[in-house]
Amino acid sequence: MKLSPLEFEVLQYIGAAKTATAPDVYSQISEKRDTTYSTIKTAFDRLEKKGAIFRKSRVGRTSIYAAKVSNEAVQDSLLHDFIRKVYPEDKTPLFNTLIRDTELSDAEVSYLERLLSEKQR
Amino acid sequence: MKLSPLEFEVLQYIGAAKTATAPDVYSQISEKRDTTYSTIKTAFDRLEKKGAIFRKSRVGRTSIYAAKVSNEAVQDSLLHDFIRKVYPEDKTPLFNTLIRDTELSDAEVSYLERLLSEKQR
DNA sequence: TCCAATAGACCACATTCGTAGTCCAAGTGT
DNA sequence: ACACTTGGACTACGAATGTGGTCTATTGGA
Repeated sequence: MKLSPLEFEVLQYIGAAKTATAPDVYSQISEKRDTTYSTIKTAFDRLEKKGAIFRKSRVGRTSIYAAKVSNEAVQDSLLHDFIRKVYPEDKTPLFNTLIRDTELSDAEVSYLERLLSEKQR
Repeated sequence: MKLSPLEFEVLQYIGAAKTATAPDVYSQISEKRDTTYSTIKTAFDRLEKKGAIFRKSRVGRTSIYAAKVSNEAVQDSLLHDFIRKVYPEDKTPLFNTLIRDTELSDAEVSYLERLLSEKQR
C-alpha cells in the first residue's frame, strides 16, 4: 500500500499511541510544524480509504482510530522499498555511510557486532 | 533538491555512465520496463530544469548530459532523508532489520565487522 | 435548556509526476 | 539531393498530494 509522506507521519503517531483521534494527532503535529486541522484530518480520511487505519470506537462525536499494521511493519516495508530503489545492487555504500555517519554508542556497536557474528554462521 | 522516483532513476543512469544521452538511457530502461522515449525525455527535461543535470555537449542533434552531483552524493542524501523521516529517534530497528533481512556475503559481513571495530576506537 | 466550540464531512485548488501524443527539423544513408 | 529516421521541444492530462476553506451538527458546559 502506497502512503504519502504526510500519511506516513500521521500513521506513525497513531501506531505509536496504539490509538488516536484526529484532534489528538493534530495537536501533536501542530506543535512541531505549522498546519491545520483540516490537513491532518484529510490524512486520516485518506488513510482510512486506503485501509491503513480504521475507526475503532468513538467518544462523543470524535472517532478513535487504530492502525491495521504496526509502525515497525510499515517502517520495514519502507526500508526494503528504499534499499531496492536506491541501492539496487551493491549495498556496501549503504552500510558504509550508515556506520560512518550515524552516532552509535559502544553498546550499540557491540550489539551490531553480535548480530553480525550470528549472521556469519 | 527534490527529485521524483523516475527522475532519480534516470539520474542514476546518467551518473553511472558519467555521461549519457536521452536515447541512451531510454534504451537501457526500456529493456527492463515498458515505457516510451517521451517519458524518459521528460525526466531529462525536468532534471535539467531542476538543475540536477546539464548539457555537456552534443553529437549531431543529440544532447549529451552529465550530472551535477555524483550518484553517491544523491544516494547518501536520500539515505539521510529517509532515516530522518522513518527512524527519527531509535535507529536500532533499522540496523536490526537491515542486518537480519539483507543478503550479505561472508566477505560483506567481514567488511562490516571491520567497519565496526574501527568505530569502536 | 441553549449556545458557543469544535469534530467531521466535503469540496476546491495548485503542484508534482508519470505518461505519452504531436509535430518539427536535423542528420543519415542511399 | 532526398526521403526517412529519430531526437527534441512542447503540450496535455489524469492521479496523487498537501493545503486549507466551508458548512453542518453534535456536544459539553454555563
